Amino acid sequence: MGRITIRDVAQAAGVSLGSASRALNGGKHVSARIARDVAAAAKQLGYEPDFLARSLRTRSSGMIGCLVSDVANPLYAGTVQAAEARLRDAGYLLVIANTANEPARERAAAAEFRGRRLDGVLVAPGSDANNETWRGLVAGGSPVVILDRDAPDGDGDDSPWPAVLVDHRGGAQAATRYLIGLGHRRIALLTPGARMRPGRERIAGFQAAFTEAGLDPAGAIVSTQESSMDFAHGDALALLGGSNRPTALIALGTRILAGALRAARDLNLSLPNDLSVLSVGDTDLAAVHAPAITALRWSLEDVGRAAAELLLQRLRGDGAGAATRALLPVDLVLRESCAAPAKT
Amino acid sequence: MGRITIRDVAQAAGVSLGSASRALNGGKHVSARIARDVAAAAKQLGYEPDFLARSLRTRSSGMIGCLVSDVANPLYAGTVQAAEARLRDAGYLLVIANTANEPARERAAAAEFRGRRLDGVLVAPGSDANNETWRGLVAGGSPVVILDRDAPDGDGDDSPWPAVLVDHRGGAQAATRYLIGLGHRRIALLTPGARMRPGRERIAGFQAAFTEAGLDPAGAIVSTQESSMDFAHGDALALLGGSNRPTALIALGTRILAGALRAARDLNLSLPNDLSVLSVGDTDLAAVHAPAITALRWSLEDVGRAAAELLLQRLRGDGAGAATRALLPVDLVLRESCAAPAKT
DNA sequence: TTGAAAGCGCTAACAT
DNA sequence: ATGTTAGCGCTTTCAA
Repeated sequence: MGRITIRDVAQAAGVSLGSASRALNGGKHVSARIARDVAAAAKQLGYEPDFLARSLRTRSSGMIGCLVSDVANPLYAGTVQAAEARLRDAGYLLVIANTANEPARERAAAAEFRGRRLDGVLVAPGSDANNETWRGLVAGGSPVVILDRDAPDGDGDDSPWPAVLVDHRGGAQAATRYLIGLGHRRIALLTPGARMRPGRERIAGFQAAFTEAGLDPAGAIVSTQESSMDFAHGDALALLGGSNRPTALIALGTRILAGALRAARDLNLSLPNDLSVLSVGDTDLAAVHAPAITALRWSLEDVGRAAAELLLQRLRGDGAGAATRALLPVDLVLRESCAAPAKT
Repeated sequence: MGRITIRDVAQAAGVSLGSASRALNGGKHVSARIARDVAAAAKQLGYEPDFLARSLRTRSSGMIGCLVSDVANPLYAGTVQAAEARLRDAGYLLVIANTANEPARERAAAAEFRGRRLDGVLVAPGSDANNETWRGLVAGGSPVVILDRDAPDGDGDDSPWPAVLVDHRGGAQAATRYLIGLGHRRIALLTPGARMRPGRERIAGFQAAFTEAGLDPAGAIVSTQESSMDFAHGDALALLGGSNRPTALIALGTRILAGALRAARDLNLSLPNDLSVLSVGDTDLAAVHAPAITALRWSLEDVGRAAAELLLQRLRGDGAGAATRALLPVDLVLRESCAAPAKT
């Protein structure tokens, strides 16, 4: 028993192959009688179109690729999910490729995507500098939308590629202003390396807040690190254990925050009196910690949705006039973990 | 400028289409000269095979579907990631479909998968009872591996379908034993509904521990709920605010744990003296909380890896003799959040 | 409006 | 070992 093809349907309905195809696709040139007969036959036989064959013919696979470094990262997962939902509604399937930040995997995935004729790609390269991944993707000819990264050839704010960006700079600046307003003069920013846009932008916003307040930039301590919890813990211990320790900390809300909080606890620093802590990203950990951690929040879902929308726009071909990029806002959620520094 | 086909390569190498195909696929019946020439021509032209066309011919898409209710759930994400890694190594692409527990979406995804000729499926249906999703998947004829769910027609432990199961029952039983050993007689289990295997198994293990200890089963309080943090919070407040409140809590380590911890804090219950808390799932939150939360831990990655392995086995056709299901262990990680109940 | 036929790019069966 | 040919199931000209 083989699969039921459109041929079988045509035969059962007593019409030609072409007519069956047109009828099934709601084409304009079919008589009511044929449309009815074909639909009936299809239903009766339980016909299901073969997308592979269709794709081969139409040169469109109906699939979108998603190239991301770490799907399991809670700061990405929501984005992927939202994008998938929107794309599925539009009839596309989402193919994911986790790259673990390895350029070789990125290249391989890009080639794979091309070979599979994916119609479009959502991508967050592990490093902005990785031109090759980029070119590989673009070489496919299908539209590419960037997730919160700068394109290799984009000079900061003028890349020609559609992208959904999060205003990490504005967020970091607002957070830093807030802490400065509270009276802090030595603040540390704990963030993963500056290789990628989010980190870079945060550092820029962080430093800008010091500059605009006319403060000694030496008080703006940038500690870049990998996002491993243990490393963050050791690093935070060293930072907080020193004699001239910062009075406030801004930490990425994943494992880095976890490590920092552990370090504070190890050193018997009580929040917010001995130390103010602010989380970048509003995670469960930040919300439920005692005291609850003041956090920078942005919508992961909006990133995914906006990216899907941008891509669909291109796919439909009306991307010419429309906006090519979106900048999503970051809000400061005030909670209990920040206060004026203790007088010394 | 069109895409370079295998035809072009054959022509450039001065051989026939068939020879080029054989050479490219490392077939056994090609002379060294042809193999070399074809490889050279392919490289020189930058030939990339078209998977779509190949799939149409071979009736194998080289893609695996992953049907899951919520990719953004940290308790799933790691599994998906690990599965993707293993499958990619084997040359497959992972297609994800997020179903948000909606049966309609599950059905739609199953149909879509069939139409796209996916070679296999990894699935964690939103509800075990949903036969239809199940049949739809199986109807495709391609192998299906279940992720920590009971198949609709499986009677608990005897389903014929390959599956990767986590020993939630054993874990819950061990955790409950531990708390009972500490002296607790009133313990609450906070878990999402019993619609799905993990919840059901935990409840079974929880109650079994009471039974084997010869304790009054009335002390085993099962509170099933959705995993929304706010609901869990309200529920936990009611539970802990009552006169005859439990002295220990076992909570699923996602938002439910977060809600419970907030509730404990709201009620000024200090851990572990006033209340012992045990997390099901070893999340960042559990590890970094003060005091650190004793937790049940299992490897998400192992689930994904094992599932991928099981599927690949079937795909290779040697699934006949091999094990059809895996039961992964759950460990109890002792930390600081549990102690003997206060004397009253 | 409808049917016949071409062909998407590839692999595999069949000749040679 | 190599070339030739026939499709995979579909959409889309091109005639009629």
